[in-house]
Amino acid sequence: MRKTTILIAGPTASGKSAAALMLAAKIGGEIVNADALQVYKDLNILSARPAATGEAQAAHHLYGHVDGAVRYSAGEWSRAAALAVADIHRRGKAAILTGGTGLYFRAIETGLSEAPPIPDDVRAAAAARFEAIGADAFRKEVLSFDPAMARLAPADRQRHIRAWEVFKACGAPLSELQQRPGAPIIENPDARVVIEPPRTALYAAIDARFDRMIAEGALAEAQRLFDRRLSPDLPVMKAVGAAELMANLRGAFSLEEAIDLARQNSRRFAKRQLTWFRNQARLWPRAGSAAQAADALFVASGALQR
RNA sequence: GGAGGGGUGGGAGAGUGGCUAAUUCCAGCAGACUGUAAAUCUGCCCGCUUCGGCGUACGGUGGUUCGAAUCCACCCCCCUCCA
Repeated sequence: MRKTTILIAGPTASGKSAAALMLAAKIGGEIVNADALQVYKDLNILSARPAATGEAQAAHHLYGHVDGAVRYSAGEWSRAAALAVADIHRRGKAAILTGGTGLYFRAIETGLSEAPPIPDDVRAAAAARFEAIGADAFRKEVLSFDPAMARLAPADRQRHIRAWEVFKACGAPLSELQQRPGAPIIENPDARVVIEPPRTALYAAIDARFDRMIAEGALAEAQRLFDRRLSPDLPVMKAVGAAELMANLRGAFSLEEAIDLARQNSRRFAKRQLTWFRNQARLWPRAGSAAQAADALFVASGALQR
């Protein structure tokens, strides 16, 4: 039995989900989420998760399976994805991974370096240390045990903290761990594609989609998440759209301002995604639309399933 | 017709004699990216550029000054109020 695996990447609102559904219908596939925020159960509308109708047409995996209070990671996702794909193959179906998180695709295609999980107390210590001594001193401290981290931009708080945490948690410099590449999770995908709509069309789609989200109850969803009073530095709390609407609930600005900001941040986010795929996924074939992507993938995958 | 306010780079909006091609914000563009990645960070953004510079610029035209977006005169346009 063939173990078909297909990857669909692209910026937000480019039609990835639609392409995945079309393809799944044609070749008898199941869909696996490769998007960092669609994993959270608190974000349904706001992360543009496939609608129930879509989920009825084909099995979906790794959507909304994580509680918002959890700090998920690329590593956890890639392990879960490996299991999901193996499962689908066991059932004789094609696995279609789709999402907009470039790092996640890298994690399965080339693998992440082996790194131990960081205990919560070390995480907290890192953040506390950073606040206590300031960015400059913190950077010096990191460089003292991992000089290679000099390549980090001085203002890059997040990566400095990561380097600090890893060293404290396992005693080895992060740069050293990174030199030992991990193993790919998906060896040779049968087909892959980046959906890259024209910029103006993509921006228009983003604006239109946000209106739809509001109409579908995005505000109530934001309210529910807001009411959980989770730590603001959790990934769910930073979701584009959710963050702005919650800022409105907090009284930081009006609903109109929140909506404008959400749209703006979505556009910026899409631009960053395009930059990633353009430069980090150079060898992937391109498609200008969901339909085009589905067709190309159908041909490329050999259409042996069913 | 009279009184006042104002015209600054794609937009908003600082600047009131040199430190200013002109703070800042927005919009836009380009880039980095190994476990928070919808995150985090960097650069460009008047034209040309071998990236050191060069050339034009703050409604228009003249003028004052060693030097003007900044001061003066006239002209054009916009807004508010009084007729």
